[in-house]
Amino acid sequence: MQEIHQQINHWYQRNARDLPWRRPGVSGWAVMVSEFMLQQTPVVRVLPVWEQWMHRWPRPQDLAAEPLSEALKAWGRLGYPRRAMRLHAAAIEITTQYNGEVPETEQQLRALPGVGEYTAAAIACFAYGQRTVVVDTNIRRVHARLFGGMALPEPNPRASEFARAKQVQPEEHSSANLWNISVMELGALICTARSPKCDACPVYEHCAWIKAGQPAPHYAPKGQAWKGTDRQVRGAMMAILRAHEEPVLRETFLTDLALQGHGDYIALHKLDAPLEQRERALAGLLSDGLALAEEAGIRLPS
DNA sequence: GAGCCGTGGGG
DNA sequence: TCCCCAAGGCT
Repeated sequence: MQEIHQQINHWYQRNARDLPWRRPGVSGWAVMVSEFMLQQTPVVRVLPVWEQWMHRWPRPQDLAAEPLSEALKAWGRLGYPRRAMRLHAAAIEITTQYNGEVPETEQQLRALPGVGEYTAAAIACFAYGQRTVVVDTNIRRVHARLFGGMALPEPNPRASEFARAKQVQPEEHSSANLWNISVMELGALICTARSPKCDACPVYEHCAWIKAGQPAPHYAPKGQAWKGTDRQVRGAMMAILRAHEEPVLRETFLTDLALQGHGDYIALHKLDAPLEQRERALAGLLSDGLALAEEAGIRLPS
């Protein structure tokens, strides 16, 4: 196991990407912002938004002083705008409860909105050098192959994966700390979900999946419906709202939505009917989707 | 615990 | 073209 530790950690030191949130001296806030943006969004799309975000709001209190609408608009097209809402709310908590300093313990981090098991462990490790057990989708996949002999991990994380992740960590503190980011990077660059670059893998000789003859995945991906769903229309709604500095008039909103090809949806759900006449399902859609804008002060006139 | 929450690029 | 996938979190 020590040989695997050394090979992967050494590989990282020679092949890691030069990402701005990894540079020496970056703040806990800088790391935290990157972790929020990287939740289900690829690095290349996060990079420019992160740069602008950190330039505009270099400290939690800078973001906390702004209305939510500014955070949502600055979030742009990263997707899952709820993350921007949670980051804004977290910035307020950090400002009021922690005097503007991103907390360092996993327990404190875990209590912040938008911070789950992974993000708490990642911030504590990457920003504060703590020895934590980081388990993300990359690490899960590397472990599943290297130690489990499987093509892919289970669709949903299991408790046994956290136990194994802790088990396979190096003993020594700094090595364990480096191990987290090294395995993650290996999964992102070499041990990828599709077409892994096994010929460039530093631990090819140790890989249980290779030894097993690279068996195929034992399950088929589910896939999420998109076309024709409320979710698709909600995305269109947010795009319209982001594009306006001021609250959007109902007529403008409906016209823009129709121009984006959702005229049938407007008719089907009576979006152009008075608020009181809307069906309960529509009210649910609006409260779910437009809550983002409502709370931000960019709203439809009632 | 399964399903939902946006968006765009690569295979 | 279509569909999988991306440093998850929340209910």
